[in-house]
Amino acid sequence: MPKTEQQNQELRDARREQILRVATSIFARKGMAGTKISEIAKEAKLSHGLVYHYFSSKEEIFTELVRNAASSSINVIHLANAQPGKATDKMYWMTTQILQSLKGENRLLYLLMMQASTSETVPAEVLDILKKHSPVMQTIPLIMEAQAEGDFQKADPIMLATTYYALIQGLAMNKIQWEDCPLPDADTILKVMR
Amino acid sequence: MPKTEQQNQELRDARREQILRVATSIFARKGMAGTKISEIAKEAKLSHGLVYHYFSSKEEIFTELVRNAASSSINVIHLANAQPGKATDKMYWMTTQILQSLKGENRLLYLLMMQASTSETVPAEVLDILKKHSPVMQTIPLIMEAQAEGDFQKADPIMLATTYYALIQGLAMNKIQWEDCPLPDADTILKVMR
DNA sequence: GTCTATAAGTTGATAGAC
DNA sequence: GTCTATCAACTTATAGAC
Repeated sequence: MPKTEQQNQELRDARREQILRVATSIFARKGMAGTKISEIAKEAKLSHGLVYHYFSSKEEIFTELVRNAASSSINVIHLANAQPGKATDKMYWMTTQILQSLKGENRLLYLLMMQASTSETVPAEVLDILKKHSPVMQTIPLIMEAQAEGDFQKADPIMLATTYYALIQGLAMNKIQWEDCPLPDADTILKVMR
Repeated sequence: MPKTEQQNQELRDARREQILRVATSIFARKGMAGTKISEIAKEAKLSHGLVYHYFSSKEEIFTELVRNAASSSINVIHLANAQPGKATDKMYWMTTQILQSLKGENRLLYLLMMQASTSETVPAEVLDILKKHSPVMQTIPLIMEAQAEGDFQKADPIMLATTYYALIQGLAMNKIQWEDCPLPDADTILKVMR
């Protein structure tokens, strides 16, 4: 019997997800230039021709992944702002969430965003996404609030934010190279701002 | 008049230096896979054929650069150990030195080592260099000393070392993307261990 | 020592059969 | 929807002229 339209749609969605999932892992480890379409296809267990049936180019896959990564990164900040308590408590909550995600597959997302902004071969659209949704800029109000409440040191909030995310990205990088490397707790990370 | 043997040697050395210098910059920004020999040649203002006259392969250039980077990274640790004062003072001195180097061209070296260990296309020799001369491992004795003297928190020294270098690498990465990004001072960095 | 031309191999992307 | 075959462009590396 022929497949229904809905079944086809589900199959299409599943394939797309499958491709995106393995692509995340490979892009994060090898970067945009180092990743071959054939490798994505091989790991997703389908022909490379089929990859082009779902995505029109390697760049399109990469762009979609960065878009998702930036989106979920920003989401954590919004959730943090919605938490009860002082600004420092919100930062603590956010840091805990990020540390948790570094232990799972989500750590790849931080590397993706990193490689997107360091590589000069990425399409302009990607850089635009990152600029508009920069975690650094989104976190600055929270940091300034914590400074006003006397919990963070009175230093340039931009400097504090970049330092904070430098540490996060560095830790994500470590986790890629050395899966079981020990991670600091949230308090240790927040010390750089106190 | 014909060039003397010594003049030729000097020319050869200068060319090698020239190639290595521009290669550092490009490798750091684009990684091993994203860097083309032709681009190195173009930026060094010579034909790509000539690059192969001085180096037998792209990997050889990369390997030599990583070797130099690891060497100078280890050198700072040795110099720090030779400084007078308590372990925490030595760590402060080292951090100041590293921050200073992040402001200059040397920041590229940290990125090189990072990309060397994340990319899976690098030759085994490179990974071996990094394992043997790992800054993390070399710094652990100093951290333990500072712990014994009560200046650093009593946490897993491996965790503290990885966190410290995660922050350094993250900052180096920031500097590449955003040349004038503000850097924390040595005290702020050392707070993660106090 | 330096360059241009070229060989050999790889990769992104497409076309067409099933 | 999926695969295999194939094209076109590019990249590493070499050979040979000057």
